[in-house]
Amino acid sequence: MTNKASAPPLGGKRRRKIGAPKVRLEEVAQEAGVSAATASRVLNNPSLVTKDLRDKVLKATSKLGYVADGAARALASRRSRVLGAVVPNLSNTIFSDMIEGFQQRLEPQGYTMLLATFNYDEAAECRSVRTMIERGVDGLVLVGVTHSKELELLLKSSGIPFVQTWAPARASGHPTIGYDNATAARLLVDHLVGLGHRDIGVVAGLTQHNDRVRARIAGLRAAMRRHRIPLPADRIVQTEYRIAKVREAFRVVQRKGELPTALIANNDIVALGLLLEAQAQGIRVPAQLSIVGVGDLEIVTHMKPPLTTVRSPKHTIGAMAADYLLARISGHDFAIPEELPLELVVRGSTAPPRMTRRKDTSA
Amino acid sequence: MTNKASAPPLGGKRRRKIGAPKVRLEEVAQEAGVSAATASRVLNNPSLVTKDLRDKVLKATSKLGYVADGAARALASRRSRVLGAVVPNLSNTIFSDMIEGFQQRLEPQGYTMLLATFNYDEAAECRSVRTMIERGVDGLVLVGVTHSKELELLLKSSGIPFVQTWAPARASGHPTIGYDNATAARLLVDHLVGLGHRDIGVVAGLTQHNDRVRARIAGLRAAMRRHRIPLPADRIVQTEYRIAKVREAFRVVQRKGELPTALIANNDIVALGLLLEAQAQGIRVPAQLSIVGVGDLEIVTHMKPPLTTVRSPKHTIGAMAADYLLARISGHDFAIPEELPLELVVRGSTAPPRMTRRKDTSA
DNA sequence: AGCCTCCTTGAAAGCGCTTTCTTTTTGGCG
DNA sequence: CGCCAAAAAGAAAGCGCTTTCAAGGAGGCT
Repeated sequence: MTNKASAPPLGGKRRRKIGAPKVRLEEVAQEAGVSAATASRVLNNPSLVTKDLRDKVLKATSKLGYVADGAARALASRRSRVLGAVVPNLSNTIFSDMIEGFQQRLEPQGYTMLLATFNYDEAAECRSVRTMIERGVDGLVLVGVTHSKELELLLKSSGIPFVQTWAPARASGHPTIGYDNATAARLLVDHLVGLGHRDIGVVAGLTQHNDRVRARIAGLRAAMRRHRIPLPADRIVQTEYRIAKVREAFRVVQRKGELPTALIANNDIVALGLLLEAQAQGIRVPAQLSIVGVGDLEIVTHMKPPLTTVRSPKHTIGAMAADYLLARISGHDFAIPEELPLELVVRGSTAPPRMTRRKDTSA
Repeated sequence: MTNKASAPPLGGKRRRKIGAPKVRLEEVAQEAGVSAATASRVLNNPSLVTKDLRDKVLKATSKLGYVADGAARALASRRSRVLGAVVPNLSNTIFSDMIEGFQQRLEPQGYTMLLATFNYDEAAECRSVRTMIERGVDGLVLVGVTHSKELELLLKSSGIPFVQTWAPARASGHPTIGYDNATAARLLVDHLVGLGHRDIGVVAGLTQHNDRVRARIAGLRAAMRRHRIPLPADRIVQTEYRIAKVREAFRVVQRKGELPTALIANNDIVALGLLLEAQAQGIRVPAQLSIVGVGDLEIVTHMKPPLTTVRSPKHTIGAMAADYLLARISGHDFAIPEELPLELVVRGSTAPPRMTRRKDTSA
């Protein structure tokens, strides 16, 4: 038994569905004995209409089962009540969390979300934004602060309100909501160095088209410099955010010489992969190797050992982006915090290094 | 430094952005020396226009940087080129994977996706669908085959094409794309029974508002019955899909008496939680306890032991839903397979039970 | 009492596009 | 060379709503 998509072709002639008589506002107005203008006002700005007529109109709408036509509305009012979100992907839970936060703020305001993913492909990102602009979104949330020239241009010429995310406000001339990756780096490095680590390795994400990774590496560099601890280039390895790839990256680190006493992962997915590979190899964490990440994903709490990490406000970033956009659209003020708070969560994956095996060169 | 959302209020008067002169099709037509009708045809149905004029119009559009107005388009043509997706959440990667699959098919066709999550709240689901219908989506993808009366009515009276997911086609009178949870259950039970297990426990999800969980439990029951193995009610425990909750559920199972020799988890998130709790308690998997799940999430391959699971076509479900909807909208045929294929992936978390500790009562 | 202002309501003009419906052009063929 | 059908282009009528704009009515104030 296979189900066919026969059904009336919508593309061809006029679309006219069975049992969908489509009530227009005009008819509602007639039913209520008022003009279309009044009916419209009841729906959009009730305070302009006396309670008397308001009730009549409301009664008529529900009686007739009126459903507004978004397109007509958008055309006449110049606002679509749709906000767009363009993110790299949804598999990385930091983005799906953020999107959930975003959407949850929109819903109560009667806004809906147009969503697109672009897999770190600049051209795809740009196409998505363009399509969204065509669809008439009232605002847009983007990830990161560096974009292709074309995208910049698109944004500027459309004049659409937009907000960037995952970077501190100062990172861009445009409104930006997020935390400072340098802060995250500092928290981690301070913790590790405080524990006595001097030989620290970094397993980063792919820096291409990802300014967050770049910022985090830069932050790491700065933090290490402050402690006068070297971070040679061969102590930094890049990887995709997939466990299998991360495990390979771990082996790459090993091939480069003796393992450092601590590994800083770009995020918790990476940290998880490192931990898993270490365990597979029988390397004891944290006794032989400390591992830290960023993000505080649900699962890392439950690993053995649980991961030390920096908790990041994934959900809040989305929610605040929504609040900002909504405020902006309605002409209200909204103060974007310079940076969102980050918190170091110390758990079992970090411990002082075994101070035995290596000359203690550094500073 | 705090960034303010000053900017011209869009809500108040006419929205007129600086540097956004907004080119209309009329102007493009003028530039190209043709009528607006012809320009429109070039954009929507190029074959109706001679190459000559077509080129002129195309040149004019790019010269003027024309961007179509989706609202006007939708109003005049009665199609929005937007498809809606309403899913429980995005934290469960089965849904984010599905959504990625969905969106990836849409993009090349010039369609965009309106997305809403409802957290297993029927009322919220219904509201989301209503809003999407107002926004004029051309089609809708839903999760599951049971909906509130109100939602059914909405769907019917709007006459919008829609497709349900995560159930086999036969599960509903409406088009449905997915696999059969009974099949998944059978694969798992057969495997476990084949290994020699007779005392099998189930850790399911919350059955409320989730027909997938109900179907899976029913499937489990049927499969066990076929093997003449009892599945008493106290061998079934429900849990939320959060690791901490799952671990609690594990303890609930323990409190109910001796642990079964195998535990069937509703999905891999649950299986993961069970594995983690077992390990925390020093219960050896699979020696003392076999654990299986459904979904084949990336991480479960990398656990120690790696999880035996049933691989489900998460991405395909989304992609096929998109294909179906797109076909339906353009009046083409699309054959929905009765059910999508499932594959048992046997890994290290299952083994024969230790046949020592219990009287072998059953059958 | 008279004038002016503010509050309600209705009439009607679009919003920017697609799509008939017509008109014009092209081309095939007797 | 002329006639007719078919193809290509244009004119214009909306799509369903919001929002001026104008009109009417109710008070408030001098």
